[in-house]
Formats: sequence, structure tokens, C-alpha cells
Amino acid sequence: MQKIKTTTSLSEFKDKHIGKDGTANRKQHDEGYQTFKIGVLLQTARQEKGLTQEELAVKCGTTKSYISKIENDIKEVRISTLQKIVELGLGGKLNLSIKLD
Amino acid sequence: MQKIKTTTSLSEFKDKHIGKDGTANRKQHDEGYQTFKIGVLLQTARQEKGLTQEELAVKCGTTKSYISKIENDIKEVRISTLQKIVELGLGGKLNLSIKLD
DNA sequence: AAAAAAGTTGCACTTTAGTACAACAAAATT
DNA sequence: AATTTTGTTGTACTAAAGTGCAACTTTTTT
Repeated sequence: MQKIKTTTSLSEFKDKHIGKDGTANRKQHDEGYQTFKIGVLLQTARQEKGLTQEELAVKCGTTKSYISKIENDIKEVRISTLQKIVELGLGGKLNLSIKLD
Repeated sequence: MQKIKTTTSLSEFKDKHIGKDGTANRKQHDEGYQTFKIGVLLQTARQEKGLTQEELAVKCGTTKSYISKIENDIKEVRISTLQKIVELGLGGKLNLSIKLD
């Protein structure tokens, strides 16, 4: 586990560990574990990286048509596939967690 | 977006918004967006709720054999199915996000 | 140590994601 | 406004998830 200065402000913490305001990840978190739309999530992340569907597709060994279908929720992407796209294509990390009441 | 006291301490914040120390979700977060094992994640969550595989299965309309296969990573669970299990079966929320570098 | 409860594994069948390729539509660029 | 780039949609094939049921093993309880 990473060591964190206890004097870090809340916003600083959220910026660093969750994501800056306006980004897909921060939005996701601030919405408080609600329903996520994977399509929009991926599209926002892709656009944040300034990539076209085709550029992303090539990076992770698939086609732009498939990326489009995911972004429009036409095909439900498998977790392993989404992880591949996020890591290989976007150089990011997919985070998945269960929040119990 | 939820309004948060800016004077909230870091640990308080993490406890409330990420999960208490020792729980599956908090562990997931503290590990810093690394590879997640869905099986273990679900198993831990189920055990935190004190449910057997069969009890969980019945609650979300599936079988104990399928739950077992997910927990042992024999079958990769679909996101929608996992969401169904977490919400209907555990009364929790599935959170999924993309962390970009 | 028997019995019951909880969990694992195998088989068979249905559905759907993953993949490719092509044609079309929309948006941006010149 | 014409061209290029970007994104969408359709069809078709194949690989794997989703599902149920049954048999088996492991763990827990009595």
C-alpha cells in the first residue's frame, strides 16, 4: 500500500487517487457507485486520451467497428476484453469493486 | 454530487466512501488499481455478508455451482451478471471505473 | 464417525461476445 | 462543396459464457 501524507486535503486526495474533476473516473466515483454505462465510460476515457476509435482499435488488436459497438452498448464487453482495451489501448487501469451497504 | 465536509480526515473519507479497512472494496482500492481477481472479490463480499453460495444463488436466481465457478475463476462472469449478483444477491453496488495515467 | 451442509466439478445445451469485413452515415478538413 | 476522416450498422462465423442438473468432495455439525 502506498504511503500518504495525512495532511493531504480531501480534494488533493481525490485528484490523485480517484481522478481530476471532469474526468470519467472522478465522475464515476462522485456519482456514488450508481449504474455505470460502460459505453460512455470507455468513450470518455478514449476522448480524454485524444484517440480515434480506429487508433484505439489498432492498439489493442481489434477493429473500430467493435469499439463503436461497445461505446454504443450494442455489444456487452467482457471484463477481460475491457481490461485489455483499457490497458493496451489507453495505457490505463480498469478498476472494479463491490460496495456493500 | 454529495456534499462533503472539507474537514473530514483522510481515513474518515476512505472509510465512508471507499470502505472500511479489511473489507474487499477497501483492499481493492488500496492495492491501487491493480489486477483484480473477480472470484476472490465476490467470495470476500459474500462472506462479509455471511451467505453461503446456495443462499446467494437463490437470491439472484442462479445456482450454487455457477457461483462456485465464478469464485474459482472457472467461468468469466459477464458484467451484467455480476451486477445482478451484487445488487440482488448481496444488496450492494458494483463499481467499475477507468483510471488513466 | 455419521450425517448434514457447503462447495466443486463435469456434461450438455443455448445464448452471446469476439472477430472480420463491407457498406453506409456523419463530422471534420481542405 | 468535395474529400477525407471518423464513426455506425449489418451479416456471418466461432469461441466461450450462461444455465441446469447430477455426482462427487470437502467441511462442519451433531
